[in-house]
This record gives sequence, structure tokens and C-alpha cells, in this order.
Amino acid sequence: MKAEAQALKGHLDALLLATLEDGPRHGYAIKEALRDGSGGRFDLPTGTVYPALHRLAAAGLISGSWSQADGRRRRSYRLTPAGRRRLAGDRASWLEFSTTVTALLEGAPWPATT
Amino acid sequence: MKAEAQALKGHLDALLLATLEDGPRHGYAIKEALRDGSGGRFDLPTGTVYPALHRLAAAGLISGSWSQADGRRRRSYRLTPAGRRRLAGDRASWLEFSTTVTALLEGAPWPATT
DNA sequence: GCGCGTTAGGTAGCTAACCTACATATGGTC
DNA sequence: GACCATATGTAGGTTAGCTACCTAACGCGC
Repeated sequence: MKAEAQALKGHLDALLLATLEDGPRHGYAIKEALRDGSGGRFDLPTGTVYPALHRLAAAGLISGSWSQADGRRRRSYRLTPAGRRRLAGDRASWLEFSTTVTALLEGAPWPATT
Repeated sequence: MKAEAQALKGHLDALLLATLEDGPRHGYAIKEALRDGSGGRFDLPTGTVYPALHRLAAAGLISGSWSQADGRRRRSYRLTPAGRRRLAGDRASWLEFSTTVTALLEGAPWPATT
């Protein structure tokens, strides 16, 4: 098993929602946006991205619609109002979570080891 | 399901190892150190902490030894050299991971939505 | 003595979420 | 024709944290 294979656990939804903030995208473009935006660090397999999008759609956080481009079918997703609210909440959660973890890992003023 | 119930996924090991950096602790004390050190945010159930410690011990990252205190049996854990190396690696991984996620969630200079 | 909260350690089984591996199809390039 | 990039998808496996439970000793209040 790769070391940090599933480090994303629980934070992927927020990233997917964030890619849609500036406007609609189709699945493949979302995958590319995450890959390029992360400097290649988050190059997610399709088996991760598509099911996650379906999950978000089922939860009413994004809405998808089929379209056609160059003979290729595409499913374009856009944020719903609920998705926008969720993204805001996820941002706040991430900030708190990440600062807490960083504090524990770095400064770490642990209570004395009795 | 609680919102951020499993936000820790994949990052718990690093936190557990970090609690042992200043010296040995027993399981319950580790649990308390994480709870108090995180301002109550990471108040992990025993069903999370103990199995995780067993996992780390099986992986040779920590080593445990039984002791007695006030008639209560305790299992004291300490970092092994391998555990110390792993902790260093985990710190680096976390730093890279968290800055990447933060960058994507905040500044987000997404490629244009064509 | 008895109940209860705290300290201390533990397990069985569930579930969420991510990954692997595969399948399908079109368009463009060699 | 072969191959790669684009584009979408699913079936099944793994993993790790969580829920819910158990045992046991200690101290405190009644």
C-alpha cells in the first residue's frame, strides 16, 4: 500500500466543491483542475472522482446536466446553494482541523509525561 | 453521521507518535494528551485509540511494556527508532498535504472554466 | 455496603470512503 | 491500424476509524 494513498479521506468533498466555485465544470475537467492546481499531488483515479461526484449530486450539493462537445458527451456540474453553504462550512472546518493538527505535530506543548 | 467524524483518517498515526516524542506514555494518557492538546477537538473513543496503538506496535513503530500503578495495570509505549523516523516523515507529509489543500481551498487560482 | 464516576485496557462488527482494475466510446495522430 | 488523450462509468476490495459493548480497580458520597 502506498504511504499516503488515502490522506484525502474526508477532505475530498471540499476540494471537489471548490473546483466548481468559479463556474460549472465536467468531471474530467474537475479531475484535471485538482491535478494541475495541486502541482500533480492530487492526481486522482477516475474511480475516486466520479463516484464522489455522484455522491455529492445525490446529496444535493451539486447538480449535473449532460451536454455535448466535439461529439463527446459531458456531464457538467454546478454548485447548488446548499453546495455553496457546505463549501463555506468545509473551509472553516478544514482551517480549524489543520491548524489543530499542525499545532499538535509542531509546537506540541504536551502535558508532562508522568 | 457526524460531519467531520473521520477527518482524522490517515493522520491519526502521526498524532499518536507525536505524543510519545517527549517520553513514554500509556494508552489512556495518550488519549488524554490528544484531547487536552487539541482543546477538546480530538476526544477519541477508546475503540479508536487502542486498536491504533496495537497497529503501531505491530508495525514496530512503538514498543509497549506492562507496568503497575495503584493496582492498575498500564501498558507504556515508547517510540522505536523506526517510529521516530516515521514521525519525521509524517510531519513532512502533513506539511505538504495541508499547505496544498489550504492553497486549493483558499487562493484557488483554478484554470479557467472553459 | 453500595452506587457511581474516573482511570485503565480491551474487542467485535459496522460503515464510509477511497482505490484498483476494468469497461465503454470518440477524436486525433502516427 | 495502433495508440493516446478525452470522457464517463462500475464492481469489488481494503482500511481505518467509530459504535457499542465488556472487565476491573480505585476513590468518594451516602
